[in-house]
Amino acid sequence: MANIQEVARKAGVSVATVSRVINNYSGVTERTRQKVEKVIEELNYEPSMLGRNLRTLESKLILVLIPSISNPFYTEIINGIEETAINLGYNILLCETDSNPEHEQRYFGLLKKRMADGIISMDPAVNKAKLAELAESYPIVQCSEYDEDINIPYVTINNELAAYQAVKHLVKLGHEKVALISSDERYLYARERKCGYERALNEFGITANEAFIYHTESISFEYGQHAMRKLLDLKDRPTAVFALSDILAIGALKEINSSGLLVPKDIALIGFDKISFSNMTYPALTTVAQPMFKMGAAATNMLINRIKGMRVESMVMEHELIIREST
Amino acid sequence: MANIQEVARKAGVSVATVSRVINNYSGVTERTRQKVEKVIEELNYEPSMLGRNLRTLESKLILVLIPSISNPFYTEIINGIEETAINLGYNILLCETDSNPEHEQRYFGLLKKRMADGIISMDPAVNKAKLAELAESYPIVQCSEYDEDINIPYVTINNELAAYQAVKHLVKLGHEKVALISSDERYLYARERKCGYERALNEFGITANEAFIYHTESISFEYGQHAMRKLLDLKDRPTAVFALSDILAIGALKEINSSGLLVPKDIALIGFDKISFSNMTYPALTTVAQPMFKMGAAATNMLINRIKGMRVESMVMEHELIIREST
DNA sequence: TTGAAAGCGCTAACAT
DNA sequence: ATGTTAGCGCTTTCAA
Repeated sequence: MANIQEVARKAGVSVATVSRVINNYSGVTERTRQKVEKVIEELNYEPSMLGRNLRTLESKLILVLIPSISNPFYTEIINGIEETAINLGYNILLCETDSNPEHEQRYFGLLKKRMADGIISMDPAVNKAKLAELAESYPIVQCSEYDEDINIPYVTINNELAAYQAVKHLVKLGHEKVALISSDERYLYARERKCGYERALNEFGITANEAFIYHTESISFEYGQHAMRKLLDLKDRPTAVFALSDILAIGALKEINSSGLLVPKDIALIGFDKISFSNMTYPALTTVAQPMFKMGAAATNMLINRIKGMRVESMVMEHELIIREST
Repeated sequence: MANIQEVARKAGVSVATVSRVINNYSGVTERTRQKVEKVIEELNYEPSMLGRNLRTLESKLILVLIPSISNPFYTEIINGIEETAINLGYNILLCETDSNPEHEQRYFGLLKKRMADGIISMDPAVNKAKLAELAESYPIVQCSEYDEDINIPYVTINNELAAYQAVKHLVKLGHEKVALISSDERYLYARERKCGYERALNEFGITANEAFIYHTESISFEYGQHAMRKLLDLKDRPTAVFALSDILAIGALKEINSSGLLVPKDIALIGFDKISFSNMTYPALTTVAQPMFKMGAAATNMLINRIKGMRVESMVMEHELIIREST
């Protein structure tokens, strides 16, 4: 494993010149450059990031905090983050918090130990206070899930409007008995989407029926099934359901099918997120698409700008209602 | 951001002693240790991985090569890798190759540039020749997908036996017309599973019908749909289908449902992998479970042992047929 | 038990 | 246009 010294010696130049060549700096004659490049080739020299990183005091690594890697909601965002990061010379460290404060703490430690240059947080359960404190010393941006109260830039969509449009779509289809399968209202997106749901109903003079609003304890599939079971057990059951996420909607769908009812004939169903599986169900889910890839890309650009010391502005991106077979 | 020098000065000791304390070395008096720890606390000192990594010539990072992060097949393996890596003081860099040689090349470069200490390859489309060459200089292990011809340790399951058992299950249920939805036979697992399929049929005196074997071009959902369409269009159509992966099976399931047929009444269906979504379909898929988490953990232990210079042995782990609603 | 000092591989300020 | 040199923050050898 050759190092910069050996290259310099063998090429008959100084290490500074070799450094200039490998970093493509100007001010090296073509002749010298070629001489150095030839030796680099011969020795199979690869510059060590370890030396460079210590010298420049950066790791070229970005932490991406997500609750769980198995949640397909994050995959497209991660793709957006990754592509952008790579283009800008960074790599990403995917950090699963499992909504566990200890794991979170461990990843924060990685930042303090200079193992990473910044954080993109997508974890709705993150400790906002700790994140805010950390943000005073380190570059951090929030993506998708965010908290307005803490002073950390974010990229998100208008959840209230998206939910409003989804429910309006159901109402326009003739549904008056529209249920909501919501998750924990500790999360901002849940509160916002519920507002949109209520606004749509109010606008059409429909009184929101409390029995039609179900809060799940967790966002996993089984809880969608369970919620739907409860809604189907009502003497006066809903004719349409808006689920806060595709995963919950897919759980609901399975429960509806198991009851021998048909979607959308007996019950219309809308999800949220447009995860890839929302297209694989029978019938395919109507859902709300977030511009995942772009959101990830934007968050990454923001973070890297912060790393470089620039100020950045939060942004709200456009969503889209995707009407498919389930409504 | 305090460094080790400041801590040493403020504590009135040498940097060597501070280093001993932060690394929990013996041979430091309790009095000295406490003095140093007090100063570390006061200065909020966090040792820099950058300095340590250069000094020890390691990055404490492991590359995990997967074709795509959106394939749920990998999530549990990754969890196993991650947990084990963290326990041993490593972090993982998830690398999506998209089966693109350029991306692959880029990740190999990360290893050469000392940005990572080793590779766990799970990419069936990886360039085996390049991987083998790299393995001569760097620690590498293969997980799940492997190539016996190159001298790189691997952890896998007995794919032939698993497929044999799955198909045998179908035959015992009375099915004689069992179709196979296979993927590209360039991949070892596809060839092995096909062997198992044929062995099971042969054992029961059933002649494999060439028309019942369909090779998809890609492993995504839509190709499962398409394959099933072709199988349904046969004048003499199969009564059972063994798909090489759950994703293909889920595509097949959607196509069967769309045709107004019922699973398992009209057609029985088996997948492979036990991805989380295989339980969310209606009906839930019968499938073959690989011990994903354990495989990831084992691969990681093997890799880290290699990094430490030890020799390691390949291993074959146990699978399990999970009988659910679709058969 | 503790300290002094070298050095990991690189970049960049400064000198020529 | 090129070279000399200091030093990023740490670990580790050797000496005391």
